[in-house]
Amino acid sequence: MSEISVQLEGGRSVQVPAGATVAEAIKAADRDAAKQALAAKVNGREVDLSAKLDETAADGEPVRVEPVLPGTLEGLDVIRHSTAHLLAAAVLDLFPGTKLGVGPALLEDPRYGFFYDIIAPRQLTEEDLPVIEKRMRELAKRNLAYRRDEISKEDALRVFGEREEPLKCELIEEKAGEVVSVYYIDGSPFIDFCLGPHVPNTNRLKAFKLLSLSGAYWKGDAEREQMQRIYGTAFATQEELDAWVKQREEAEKRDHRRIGKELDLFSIQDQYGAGLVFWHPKGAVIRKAMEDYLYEELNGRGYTFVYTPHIAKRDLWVTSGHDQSYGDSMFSPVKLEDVEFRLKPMNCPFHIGIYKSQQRSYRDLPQRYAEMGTVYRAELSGTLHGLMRVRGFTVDDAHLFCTPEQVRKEIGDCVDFVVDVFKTFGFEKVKFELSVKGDDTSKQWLGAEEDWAHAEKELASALGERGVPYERVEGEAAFYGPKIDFKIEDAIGRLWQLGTVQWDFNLPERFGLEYIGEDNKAHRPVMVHRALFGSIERFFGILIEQYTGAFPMWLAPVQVAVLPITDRANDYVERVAGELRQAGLRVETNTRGDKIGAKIRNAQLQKIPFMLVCGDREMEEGKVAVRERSRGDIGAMSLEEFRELAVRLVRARSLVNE
RNA sequence: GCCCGAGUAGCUCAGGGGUAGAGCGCCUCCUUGGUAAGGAGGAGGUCAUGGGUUCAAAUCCCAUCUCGGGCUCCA
Repeated sequence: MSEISVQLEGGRSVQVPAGATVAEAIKAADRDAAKQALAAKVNGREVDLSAKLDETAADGEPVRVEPVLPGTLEGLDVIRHSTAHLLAAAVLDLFPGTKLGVGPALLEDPRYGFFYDIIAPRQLTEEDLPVIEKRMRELAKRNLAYRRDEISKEDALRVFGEREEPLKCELIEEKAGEVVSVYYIDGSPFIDFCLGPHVPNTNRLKAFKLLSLSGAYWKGDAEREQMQRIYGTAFATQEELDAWVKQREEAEKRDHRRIGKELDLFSIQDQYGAGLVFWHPKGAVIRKAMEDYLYEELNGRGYTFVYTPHIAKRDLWVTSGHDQSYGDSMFSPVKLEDVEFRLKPMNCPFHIGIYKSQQRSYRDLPQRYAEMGTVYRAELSGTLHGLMRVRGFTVDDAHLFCTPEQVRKEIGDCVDFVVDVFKTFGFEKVKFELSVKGDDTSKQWLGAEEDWAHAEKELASALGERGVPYERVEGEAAFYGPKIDFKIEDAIGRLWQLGTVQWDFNLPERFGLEYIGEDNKAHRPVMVHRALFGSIERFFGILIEQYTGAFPMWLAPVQVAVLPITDRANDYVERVAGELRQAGLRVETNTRGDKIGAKIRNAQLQKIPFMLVCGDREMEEGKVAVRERSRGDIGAMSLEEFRELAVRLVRARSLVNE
């Protein structure tokens, strides 16, 4: 029998007999790695440890073998994918007749490790999860082998047909070549259409946990079967799993809905309508600070401000195309004297109205209209989520009307603007996406093919010129043009879209926008939609989680709490507070009968940046004893000294209180 | 909208076919205390809404609304 020479990645080379398995080859070269290996890469291709080497041997060249180890991303992928199979095996065991959908590993979404979509004979409830998890542990302990087989497509269809797995058959029909890779777990009814690789045995799966149960449509299509999705996660070790669980519990404490209530920032009240936000005084003051900041920036960047109505005749929305392309997301029309009106889901047509109100010369361009424009969208009830997805929200909107020559610079300026704004708030992990038209016909894309291509190129170069890394996403564009989106993660890892820069070659066309050029002829302007926060509500939600409610000075609803130690200091405290308010600071006093410890605790829980403790000593010396919320007691200083510090922090929009 | 779960005091939650419970908060009084909870007393609830079963429903059943986790959709 001939021999194969094997080069272990980063290790020694060995000779193994042809037909030896990958596991045997690794064992011959490195016993330690053999014990740890979950799968392997042979000449760069991921395979099972049980794969035979001659299958992959190249002529003469040594075969490169690299074990896939726990602690690597590939290893985690194998573990999670294998655990998803174990989940399916346990479900089939407990609920015979269950139909299987898909069960991938998830590595990018920090919330979950894997899921499996199933249709069980009865609806599963969350009480079933511990039972399923227990069965998974039993199967894991029995050390069952994952076995891979290659069969013909015909046989595969027959096998899955006999097992009454219609969804799997559908997948095979669509995705399989002539040879189909299938996996079994020995001693279990489980069989799957899958490329692998998997761990060799179920006892390699030591640390997993089922997390939640939810609905999912087959292939994400609401017209197709409603399935149940079981989410879980898995790690190489129990310690990693425990750490993950703990971290998730911590993250949940940052939930903006919880903090919003604790700090009395906002509410959403069922009796007045789901998805409609009430900004309480302490939330409103933060919003005001955010808006003031924006207005300052907008002014500096050559924007002008406008105000427009919240509702308009339906005809306007027909002209803009919203009625046809976006009508499902709009509130139904309301009628007045036989004329139909619709609430605005976007501000653009109104800004166009201002543009169109007079003849424009090329000398007037670009026109940059900015508005905190409140819009209303008919979001499905199940999608609503705190401040992140609501039915009424305010967009820090702007529309730029410019000549084709100007658009490139305008878009570049928008990108710069966005980057600056995110920096001010201290965001570091911003994801940029270039969303372009897709092939699917479900969206009613408006505009000519070459316009789309041209616009995409301009947007891409605006990002490219600034060295901003971005991802190109097909099919995510608005119906009227491609766009750049800015996304940020919330506390528990959900990604939310904030700002956007959108190229629109559709609306200028539909509304017949014009400007008179140097040549004294009418030309069509280019229109750019752009928002930085996106929705002020959503941005606020993200901010709450970003700061865990501990807002920097310039945003904090109460910036300073002045606390008397005894009643004797009450007058002094009021005088101190008054002086600080004169300097423009937001100040609260607490003259109730509590001891100083309780007053401090109170202010601390409210996450007030500075506490000024005032007793006999401070009164005598005209000082305040300063306590900063994260550093604690930082000693006494004169009132003037503190006032200057506080004012400086606010003016600088400092993210830290130093 | 769809699947699963949940709705009890202002908040967080326990309870459960037959006087409605706790902690925090709130109010009153006592206490004037130097850097994360001083003490006592008190007020406060058609147990989400509407039907049904039952001698009796906050509790069991159905529907509706809302919330939570997802799916779809999206800022």
